[in-house]
Amino acid sequence: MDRIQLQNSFEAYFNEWGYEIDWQRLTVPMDVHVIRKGDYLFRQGDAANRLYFLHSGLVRYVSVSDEGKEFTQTFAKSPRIIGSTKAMVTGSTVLFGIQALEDCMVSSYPWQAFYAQMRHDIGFLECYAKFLERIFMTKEERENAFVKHSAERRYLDFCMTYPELKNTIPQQQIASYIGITPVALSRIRQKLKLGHR
Amino acid sequence: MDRIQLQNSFEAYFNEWGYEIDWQRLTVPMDVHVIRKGDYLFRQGDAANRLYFLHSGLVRYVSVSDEGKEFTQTFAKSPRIIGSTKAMVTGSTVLFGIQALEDCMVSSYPWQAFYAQMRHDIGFLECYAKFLERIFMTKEERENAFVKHSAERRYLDFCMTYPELKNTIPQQQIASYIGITPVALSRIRQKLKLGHR
DNA sequence: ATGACTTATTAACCTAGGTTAATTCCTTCT
DNA sequence: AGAAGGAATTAACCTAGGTTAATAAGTCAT
Repeated sequence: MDRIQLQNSFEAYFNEWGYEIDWQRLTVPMDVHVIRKGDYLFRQGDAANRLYFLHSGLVRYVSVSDEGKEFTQTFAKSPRIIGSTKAMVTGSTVLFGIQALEDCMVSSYPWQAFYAQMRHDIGFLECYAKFLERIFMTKEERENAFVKHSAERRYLDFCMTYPELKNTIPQQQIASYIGITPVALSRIRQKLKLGHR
Repeated sequence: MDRIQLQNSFEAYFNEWGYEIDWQRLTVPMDVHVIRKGDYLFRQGDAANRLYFLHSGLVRYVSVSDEGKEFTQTFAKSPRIIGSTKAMVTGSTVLFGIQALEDCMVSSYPWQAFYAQMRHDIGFLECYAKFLERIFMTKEERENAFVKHSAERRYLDFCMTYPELKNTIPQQQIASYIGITPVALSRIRQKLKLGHR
């Protein structure tokens, strides 16, 4: 894929949401990133105030606690906008890294400049709001899950939500997504297996 | 406060964010709600697809689990937009109730009609996006806290974030906000008290 | 195939927080 | 002031999940 194609597929993604967007406004130069499986698009603590678009591949958002434990916040599959809303909006450094779980093709724009141009376009703003609504609802569900559901239930929910990931990514990553240790996940799987006899 | 004043203070809240908003577009009729301490603006399961504005008072968002346990998602102090983004956006019923912790004055608009008129105004869309960014970041922080921090740490964080609530609301509500039982919170407070000798 | 490394399982033990219930403390109402 | 209902504390016990460590099972490079 060359740069023009990337640009087009980025624009097409937005346009699919059914709003008219005037892409002529956009003159900010696009960057292209190719990331190999296992590598990072950016790491926790970086100043990643860019808007990233994942053209192909699969990533996870991973943040490390003070005690050095990994925690997976999100799995994101192409095509999708990725990045840190907080870092973009506040200019702070980013609180998680983005790691490729498959080889990935990503393009990006510096958010400040991108937004400065696109904020004058109604269609774009509506899309952006839709995007924010969506990621907000996802977080809200997750908050709910952590407080109301057991680890077993969260695992079952994960299997429903990401059936294709269940067998393709390492279990430690699933465990870190549902907020438990790999050991605990193994126990839960064992228990479920026995239950199904 | 009469209806005109409520309308004005709602508009002023948005305008404070520094965007120009054309309120002439808005012809949807506003409702006014007076809620006594302890009463609910709406309850879990209602079709609360309205945009609410809290003019005065303090509320909490409370959702009840399948096992009948209460869980406080958010404390919100006036002046502020309140309501369920999910119910507004998707038309689904609402997954939490809003309870007044003090006597409250609230106004509201039906979201569909409100948005249909205001979506043509760039200033409004920018404000709406800012609002969504903000509530998203709040949820993200909370997700982080639940996975990475102990209940004790979450309690201390609560005390930092809401110093004024710490002594004015019942401890059970604090406990339900940080995701533990009142008994566990009491234990933690006891432990902290001893530590400070 | 062999060794080297990573991932998953299992077991033994530990701890934070849940559960139940009794006790004390506060409000509020009359 | 006294009664009554809720709020907080404390204690005893229980359980989900963490921790450590040993074993087994994959994965990969040579």
